[in-house]
Amino acid sequence: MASAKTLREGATPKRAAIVTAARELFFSDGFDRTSVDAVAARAGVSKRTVYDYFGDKVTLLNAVVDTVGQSMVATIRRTLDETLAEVDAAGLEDALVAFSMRVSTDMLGSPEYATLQRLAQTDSGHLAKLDRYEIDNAPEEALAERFAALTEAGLLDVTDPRLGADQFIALTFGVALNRLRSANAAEDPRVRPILVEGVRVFLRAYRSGP
Amino acid sequence: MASAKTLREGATPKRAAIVTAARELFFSDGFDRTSVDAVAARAGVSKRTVYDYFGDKVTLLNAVVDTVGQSMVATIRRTLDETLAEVDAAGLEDALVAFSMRVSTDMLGSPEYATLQRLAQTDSGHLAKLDRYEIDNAPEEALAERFAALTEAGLLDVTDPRLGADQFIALTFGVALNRLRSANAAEDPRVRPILVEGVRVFLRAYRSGP
DNA sequence: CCGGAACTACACTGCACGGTGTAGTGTAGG
DNA sequence: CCTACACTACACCGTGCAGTGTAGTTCCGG
Repeated sequence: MASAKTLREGATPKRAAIVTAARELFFSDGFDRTSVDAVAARAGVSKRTVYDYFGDKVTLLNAVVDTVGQSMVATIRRTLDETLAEVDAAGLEDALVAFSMRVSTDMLGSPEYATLQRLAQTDSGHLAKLDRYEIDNAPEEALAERFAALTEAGLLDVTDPRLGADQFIALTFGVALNRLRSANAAEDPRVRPILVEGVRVFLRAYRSGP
Repeated sequence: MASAKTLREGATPKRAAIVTAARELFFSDGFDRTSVDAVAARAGVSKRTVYDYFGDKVTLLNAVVDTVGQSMVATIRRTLDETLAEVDAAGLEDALVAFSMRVSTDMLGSPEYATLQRLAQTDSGHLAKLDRYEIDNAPEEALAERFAALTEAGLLDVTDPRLGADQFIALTFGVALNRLRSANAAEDPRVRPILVEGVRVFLRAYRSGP
C-alpha cells in the first residue's frame, strides 16, 4: 500500500527528454527559477506527463542529480582507465594533465560538477535527503584508488590517498573553477595552463623521492 | 529626476539588523526561499521598513553581499598582517597554518566565502550585475602580495603569486569545504589536519629550494 | 473492433510571495 | 502644541507557479 499514485517507470525516450530538459534548465537558471511548465515545453512534452513520470518537482530534481552523478562517475572512471592505466615515471605528469583536461572537457559544460553540488545542496538541501554520499565521493574515491596504486608502483608517495585525491582535485578543477567562474572549460584556453601548474605542484609535493 | 523613491540612507541600527537577518536567512535557506516577510520578522522590523530602506529584494541581496564581502576582506587583511608579517624559514609552516585556521574560524560560520559566491552567482546571476570583481578577488590578491614578498625575502619560490595564492586557497579552504560540506569550520576538529596537510603540500612545492 | 495505456490540451485551484498604499503611533525638535 | 519623521500594522493587488482533474486523441495488442 504505497501512497504513491503509481508513477510511470522505465527508460522511455520521453522520460529521458524530460530529465535532459530539466538538467539544462536547472543548471542554467537554478531549481527555483525553473518552472515545470518550462521543463515540459523544452522537453516537448505536456506538463501533465512530467507529473505522470515524476510526481513532483523535487523528485524530478533527484532524478537529474542521480543521472548526472552516474554519468559523471562513469566518465571519470573511464578516463582514469584510459589515461592512467599504464604510466611510467617519465609520462606521469603528462598523463595527469591529460586526465584532468579530459575530465574538464568531457563534462558537458564544465562546472557541471560544482553545479551539481550546488543544485543538490543549496536547492534540495532542506527538501530532500538524497543519499548522495556515493555520487559525491565516487570521483574522489576512484582517483584515490589510482593514487594508491601509483604509490604501490613507486611512482608517487601518497600516504593518504583520499586526501591526496581531494588535493589534486582542488589544485586542478578547484582552481580552474574558481578563476573562470562562468566559463565552460571545454574551449577556454586559460584552462590548460592552470591544470598544468596544478599537476606540477601536486607532483612536486607527491612524486616519489629518491 | 532619479526614478528612485528616495531610499533611506545611513548606518542606522535598523538597517544593520535587516542586513544581518537577511544574511543569515539567505545563507541558510537561499535567496529564493527567503521571503522578505521572514527577513523583516527576524530583524524585528516591519516589512514596510525593509522596503523603505532597500527598495527591493535584489538590492537587499546586494547590500548583504557587499557587507559580507567587505568584512571578509578586512578579516583576511588583518589576519594576514598578524600571522605573516614577520616570519622566518623555521616558522613559515606554522604561520601559514595559523593564518588558514584563523581565517577559517573567523568567518562566522565558515563556508561563508563559498556561500557568498553561490549567492552572488546562482541567485543574482541573471538578476544583478554587481561589480563583484574587487570583493571576489581581494582575498586572493592580498595573499598573492604576501607570497610575492615572501619570495622576495627568499622564503618561498613562487613565480606566479596570484596562481600560488589560488592554489594555496584551494589546497586549504577548498579541500576543507569540499570535505565538510555543511559543517562549520569553527569547531570541527577535522578541519585542522586538512589545513595542515594542505600547507605542507604547498610548501613542498613552493618552499625556496637550496 | 474493442479496450486500455500513453499523452496532450486546457482549465482550474490554492497559495506564497513581491511589492504598495495608508492610517495610525511614538518621539524628538522647534 | 505642532510638525516632521521613522516606523508599524495591516490590508491589498497581481502574478507566477506547483499540482490536479478531465476530456479527448492516438496508437497498439488481442
